[in-house]
Amino acid sequence: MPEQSIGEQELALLRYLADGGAKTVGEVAEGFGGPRGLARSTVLTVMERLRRKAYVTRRLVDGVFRYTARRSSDDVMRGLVRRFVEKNLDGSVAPFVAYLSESPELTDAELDDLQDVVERLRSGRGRKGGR
Amino acid sequence: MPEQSIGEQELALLRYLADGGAKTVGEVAEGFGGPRGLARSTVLTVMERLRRKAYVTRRLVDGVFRYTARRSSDDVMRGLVRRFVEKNLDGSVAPFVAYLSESPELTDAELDDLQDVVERLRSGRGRKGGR
DNA sequence: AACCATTGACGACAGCTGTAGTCAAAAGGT
DNA sequence: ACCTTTTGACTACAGCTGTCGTCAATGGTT
Repeated sequence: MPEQSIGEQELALLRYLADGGAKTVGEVAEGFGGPRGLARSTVLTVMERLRRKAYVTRRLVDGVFRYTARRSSDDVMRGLVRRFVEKNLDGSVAPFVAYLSESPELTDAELDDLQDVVERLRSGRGRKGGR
Repeated sequence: MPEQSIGEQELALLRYLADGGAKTVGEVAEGFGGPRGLARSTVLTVMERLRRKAYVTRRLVDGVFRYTARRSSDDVMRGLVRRFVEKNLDGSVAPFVAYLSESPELTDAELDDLQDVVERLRSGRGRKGGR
């Protein structure tokens, strides 16, 4: 039940599922695998691996299995970031901040959200330079 | 010369090198491998892989090879974050922001830095709510 | 009934990463 | 000179991921 690891393609597929709801292999193969040039068996294999890792479940509906992500896309993403920060950044967000400051590829919305978060976190602590 | 992939342990070792300067296998095996219970050969293997991936170089000094990181730790970290954001977050920082908002494990300094970045990026764009 | 498409379950294989053992050459100590 | 330690270069192997091919069963079609 601990946080299973997950590969990039697996993650992409999981998100596809999380964002789209219960899908059959055929549907995923077409909607996800197709654009990426993946064989149907590849899609199925990945889906089964996700299932073994408990990221998705499947239910037999009308004779076919429908796969569903067990967690929301947001949940998965957050866990992924947490894992990344802990495992690769030693728990420090500094590298992320450094990255942010050098890549101005931010959406207005993202910037707004970020600022909100900062302000929220700021509550209850003193601002360094005052102001 | 594109961004080579890098594993977690490799990354840890690379950072050890980047932060410590030219080291021999023996030194790394002792200072890095020792605490982690890694065999000397393991350390050497990882160092050589890092070298093949051009993350480090080595120079023969007094009969022994000394390994040096080619980029600073900060550089490596930034590249790592960039890769992560692009490959796993689809280029969106939103998941990261979500992560921040739920884990208050931030240092005062990190929060300060983050706020600075936000303010800097904010220059040249309008603040959503005004204020 | 005969056939074709879809579905499921496996088995496979390559490349990357983590980890180590081994062995021969070089370096050092006595 | 001889023995011990260190160093380098390989080889190896397991687990994870990405990708498929194949085969047998199921379900529809004509």
